[in-house]
Amino acid sequence: MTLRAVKPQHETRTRILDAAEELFMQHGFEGTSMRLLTAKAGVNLAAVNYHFGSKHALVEAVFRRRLDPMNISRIAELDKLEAEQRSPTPEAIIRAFITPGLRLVEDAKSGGRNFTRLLGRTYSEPNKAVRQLIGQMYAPAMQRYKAALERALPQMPRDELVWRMHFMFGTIAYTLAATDTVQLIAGCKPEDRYDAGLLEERLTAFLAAGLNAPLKSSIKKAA
Amino acid sequence: MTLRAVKPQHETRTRILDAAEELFMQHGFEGTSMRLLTAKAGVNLAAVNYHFGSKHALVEAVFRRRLDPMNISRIAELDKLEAEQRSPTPEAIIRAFITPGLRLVEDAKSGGRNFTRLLGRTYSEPNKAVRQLIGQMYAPAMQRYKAALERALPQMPRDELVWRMHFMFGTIAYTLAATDTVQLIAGCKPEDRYDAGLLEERLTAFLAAGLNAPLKSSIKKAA
DNA sequence: CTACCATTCAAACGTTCGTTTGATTTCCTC
DNA sequence: GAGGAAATCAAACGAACGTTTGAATGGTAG
Repeated sequence: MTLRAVKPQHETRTRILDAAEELFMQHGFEGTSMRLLTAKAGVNLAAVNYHFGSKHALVEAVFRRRLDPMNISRIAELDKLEAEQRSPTPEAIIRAFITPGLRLVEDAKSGGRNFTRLLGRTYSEPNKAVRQLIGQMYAPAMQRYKAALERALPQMPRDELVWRMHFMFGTIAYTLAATDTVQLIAGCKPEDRYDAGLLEERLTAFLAAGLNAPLKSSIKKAA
Repeated sequence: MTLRAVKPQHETRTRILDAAEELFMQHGFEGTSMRLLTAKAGVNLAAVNYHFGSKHALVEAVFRRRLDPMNISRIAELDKLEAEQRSPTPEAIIRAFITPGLRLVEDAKSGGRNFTRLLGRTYSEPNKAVRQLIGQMYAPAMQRYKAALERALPQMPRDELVWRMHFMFGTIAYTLAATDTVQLIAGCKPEDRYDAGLLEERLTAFLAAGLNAPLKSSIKKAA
């Protein structure tokens, strides 16, 4: 075998995935046509169906490429944390959950930033099949973190914890997804200072305080 | 003029708006066709273009019908609060913001529940025109609440407050929108106990704690 | 060189989309 | 009851959609 320029084994696949990530983020799934997508990727119109089978299968592949490693990281972070100390604090658990997500934001050159915004938007995706798909990918990490938080907050009623985790995921999802609202409130351009480290501190502080909020008597009564 | 059965002045308009509210929530804007929509509303295919002009104008009308009164209520609640006491607490301000939103959730018979879920999903709507539309409708209330929170939390750096408000809106939006995630975490069916009063307590406690979270030194330094 | 498999390509497939048309019906006014 | 605007209707419009096809192209192994 002679030396030759290194051609990635599936360059066309990668180009399609990258273009899909960006266009899905900008225009949504239904709003992105195969013609626009393949044109942006610089591949033939038929390439998507050849390499992925269908548009829906492409959507799945876009998520799987980023989400599977991220959720594996989340579980690994929690494993590490629980190996280091018997009773990690809620704040440490939150940080373990957030870090792999924000790592994508920092990873700008690989287009991870596009994906985090796409992901945040997909938590409230209208298409039920897409939502179920995401749910399946998240389920294992979700259960692990729920169990960890139950151990860290033994005094909290289960109902209340479920809701507070719900609030927590909402905050994270929205933070990753929305840029417009911050501009709306502040007139600032959040892109200028999208420092993942600083954002992690801000998010962790906010969420840890929320998770540890004092229980109101009316909530205790209902629990 | 003789007595006759009371026929609403714009029954067709209302039927279209109600059907659109539900179908947009279920399938998104692009995923809802005019044929499906008009069939559900029991009106002719051409009725939407006759009464509203276009599909996009219908989307705008769907939001305006609920959003304008809600944001007026939000400003009114804040006016009332500030009239009652010179320095309302952050918690009271949050409650004033949340209440008009949750009132829609309770207002089940008028389809408000559909709308809250639609609204939550639209915060991260891919279509830029829709997002700008929502932003314009929200802007006045947003500015009022930002000013109120700045007065209530004078010691907080502006940057930090902007982000915490951002987190807050994310939590609210996601709470109204998502039902799947709670099921995913808990295996519970949140619909069974969607008590707006209880939810208001839970949300307020969580958000007030988050807004009042202690400032980390790293954040102070960056501010 | 030849045969072969994977990939790319231009073209067309049938379907569905949002919108428009022009006739018809409904309902109120005079 | 006649006139006329408002509303509804069936039908069709051109455009864009996701997907399929069958031929052309590329590189690799025998």
